[in-house]
Amino acid sequence: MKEGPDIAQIGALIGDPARANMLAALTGGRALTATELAGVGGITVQTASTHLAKLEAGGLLAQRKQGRHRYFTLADEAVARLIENMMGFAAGRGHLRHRPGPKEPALRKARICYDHLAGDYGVRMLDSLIASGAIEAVGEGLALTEKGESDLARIGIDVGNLRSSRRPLCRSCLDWSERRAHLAGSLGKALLSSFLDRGWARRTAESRSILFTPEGDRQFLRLFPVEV
Amino acid sequence: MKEGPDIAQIGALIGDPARANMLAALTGGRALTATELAGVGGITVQTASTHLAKLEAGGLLAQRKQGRHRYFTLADEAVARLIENMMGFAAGRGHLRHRPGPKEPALRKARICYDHLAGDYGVRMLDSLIASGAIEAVGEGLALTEKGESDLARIGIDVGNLRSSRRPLCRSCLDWSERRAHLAGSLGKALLSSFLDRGWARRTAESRSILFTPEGDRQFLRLFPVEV
DNA sequence: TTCATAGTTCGATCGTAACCGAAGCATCGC
DNA sequence: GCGATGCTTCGGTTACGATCGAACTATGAA
Repeated sequence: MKEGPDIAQIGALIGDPARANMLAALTGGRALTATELAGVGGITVQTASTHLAKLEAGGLLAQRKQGRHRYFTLADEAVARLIENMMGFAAGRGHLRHRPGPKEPALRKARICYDHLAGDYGVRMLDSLIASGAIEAVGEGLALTEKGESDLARIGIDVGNLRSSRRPLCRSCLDWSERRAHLAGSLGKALLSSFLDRGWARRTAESRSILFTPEGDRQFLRLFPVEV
Repeated sequence: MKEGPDIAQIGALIGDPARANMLAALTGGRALTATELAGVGGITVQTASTHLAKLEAGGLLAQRKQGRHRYFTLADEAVARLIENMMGFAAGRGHLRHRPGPKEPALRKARICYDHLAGDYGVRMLDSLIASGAIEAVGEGLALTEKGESDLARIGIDVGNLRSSRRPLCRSCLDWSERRAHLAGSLGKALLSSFLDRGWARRTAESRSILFTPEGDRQFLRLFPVEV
């Protein structure tokens, strides 16, 4: 069979544990240097360098030189979606590197998924937005309602502005820890940014987890209540 | 990094060309025997057997014994979605096994994607359903309208019946040849089934392509007109 | 029973790719 | 200029896994 696109190539790229770890780390959205990526991959820099070259040649990564550093990021959002997709799939099959348990509680509570909020808090936020009628779930997709637009304006998010980008406003992204959807898309990004800007939460140094301050926690839970 | 699901495992499973070919062939929805799969993979049966065992252990494949044959299928729809996802992604990056051109015209015109119609005709059908107001595209998702439900009843598709299944009614699936969405989900399956039942089209023996009869072609194009 | 077909298991070969040490560039700070 | 840091390239080793021939098991047909 010589029909269709070549899945094996990208499968093989993702199929190496070191490379998979690097890609997963980059799903954190932050650009990382070759040395840092070597760390997360558990390999030496030389080896990491060849891996990174392969990933770049395969179109999964982009790099930006800055001084004597080389910052690597995922090539675009499609790559991030693919990785998260595969994570969701793998989690569903029980392909976990460690037994499930409450292993990385912080990561399960709130983490960054490329550029938006994931984990328990991410799922909660979307649930709450749907319950309040701000977002409508239609089939697999999500749509912002009129009410949602004005609700968001009240907390300082200008939806009209976001619409101008080519990127979809609302997108649903399957959460691998919660096995339910959370909010991605430019709106998901804007919401997370606003939390960070307000000082409600901050990103941690080397991990994908997001730490809420006590005050931020209160505000977040107030803003996105759950049904009882 | 020891966090999160193990993406590398399934990446590696898909990353071997022989296995990728087998999986792609099984995306055709039809159960295939080990010998047939050896053929599409371009390997001997012994080798195929070990590959199939690995894929099954990895949860990607299911097998059913029937007499002295062993029929392999994708484990479930999630696997099919993952494969099609990756195909769409790979096509977008130009990871084609052959140069794009009009290589497999029949396959690009109409083919089966697990259990629904894909290719030019698949995309056209969804476009037409949206244009006529039978289906609404909301964000990334698709929703059947009241009008759609009665339109479909008129051509003999009982939507109420489909709803009873746990599977989503409408799902959008990215078409790797057209780079646009076509209709998946139980409705997509029902529509394709009805075309086949009516004798408008038939599946081909060893390929994923779907051949429309001249009469079926006429009927299909009449039923799903395109905007001019 | 015997033969034929479908598939798996075993054993051995072979290629490829991951890996690291060492050397080579490039950029920064001094 | 110098040395230090970040990264890549080169060379050689090693290990894993894809592959196939041959032997083995299972189902069916005669």
